[in-house]
Amino acid sequence: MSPRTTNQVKKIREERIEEIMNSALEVFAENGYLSSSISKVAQHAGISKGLLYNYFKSKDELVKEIIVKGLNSLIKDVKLHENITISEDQFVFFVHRSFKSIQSNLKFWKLYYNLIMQPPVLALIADDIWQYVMPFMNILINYYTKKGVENPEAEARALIAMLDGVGLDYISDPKNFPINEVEKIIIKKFK
Amino acid sequence: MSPRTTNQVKKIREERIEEIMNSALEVFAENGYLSSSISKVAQHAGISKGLLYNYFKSKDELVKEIIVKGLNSLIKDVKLHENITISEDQFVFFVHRSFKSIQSNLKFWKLYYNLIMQPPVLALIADDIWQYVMPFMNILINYYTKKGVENPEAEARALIAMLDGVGLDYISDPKNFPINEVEKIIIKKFK
DNA sequence: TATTTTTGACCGTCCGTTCAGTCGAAAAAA
DNA sequence: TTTTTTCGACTGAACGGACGGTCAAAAATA
Repeated sequence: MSPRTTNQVKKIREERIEEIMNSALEVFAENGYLSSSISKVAQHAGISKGLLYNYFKSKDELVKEIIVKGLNSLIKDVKLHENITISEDQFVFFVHRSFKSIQSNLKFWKLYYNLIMQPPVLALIADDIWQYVMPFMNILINYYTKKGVENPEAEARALIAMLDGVGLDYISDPKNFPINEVEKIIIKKFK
Repeated sequence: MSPRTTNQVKKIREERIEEIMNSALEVFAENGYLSSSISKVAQHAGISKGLLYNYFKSKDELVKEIIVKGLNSLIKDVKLHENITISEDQFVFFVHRSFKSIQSNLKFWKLYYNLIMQPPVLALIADDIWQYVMPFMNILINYYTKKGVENPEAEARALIAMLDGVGLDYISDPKNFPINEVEKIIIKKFK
């Protein structure tokens, strides 16, 4: 038998993994992924570099797990995963939740935009992101088709670009960006 | 006296600087600034690393000059530098020119977005960017004020976010992004 | 020849990753 | 109860490689 029960070991591992991922998100978001060293992450988590590699097999895998976790939690938040057609109320709710997510997960989004703008790093997560964006696109195209707009696909791409732009500008200067007013304007223009 | 006339020297220097900046833009845009080595840039320009340092005193200075040059040429393109109040036609022209710029200076914009998403690098160029964006903001706020919209500042920020988002999405996938259709939609919604 | 351009080996630094070994908590043996 | 054993969490020095930047010397040019 093992000195520690498997349950004890499991608990320790889960807690450490959580700690490391939180620290990594903080460090990566603040300094950018490429400019953050593993030493800094380990230091922030209060552990040694070696231990970090006991839980994550590389820096790339670590950041990938952070992104996947964040995207999954976003999907839960906006609650669009089951429907394919949505009402105008649901559309407004979706946009609203997206705005809320940007505000309450600021660090995650800083990291997200940092990663997608770095070609070699983007390759790590591009597939995950597309798998996540595609269903949204389809729901939006469906929504605009039913509304009878001239070019539903372009309208959907425009909205997603709009949300991307808001994210970009908000994370660059959260204090001064009038995010609530901008939300109203967008809902008025795009619903 | 010098073995070359001062004019010859000047011409050579200007040509080399041009070559280096073009090569650097290409390499930086493709791989991202931090992931691009000076050796790669020199190789692409067909010169040695040492010679590059004869013309630019550091990697940071090189990228900074590329950005300043690009921003200046954009200002010329959209022709908004002299007016403070603009007509609806001028507004449409401004948006149109912005879209054209994204398409014809794809590499520049890839580099631009790559840089602003990297905190330590952004610090190099943040001031230049703000000096450039501020006049635009004021012109837009002025435009929307005259139009009598509810919240001119938020409207202006929304439009700029919209343009940022289009830039972001377009550079990520230029082949498939329906940029002309999106332009029409934006002009309709924001003019 | 006189001068400038150009080269590329070299330097110091940093960083991701590894690994031989330590330590402590709990199970097993006494 | 006390001692011994076991196993996995944990450490940090060390490694290999890459990169920004330098400089002495070579090549090129008027």
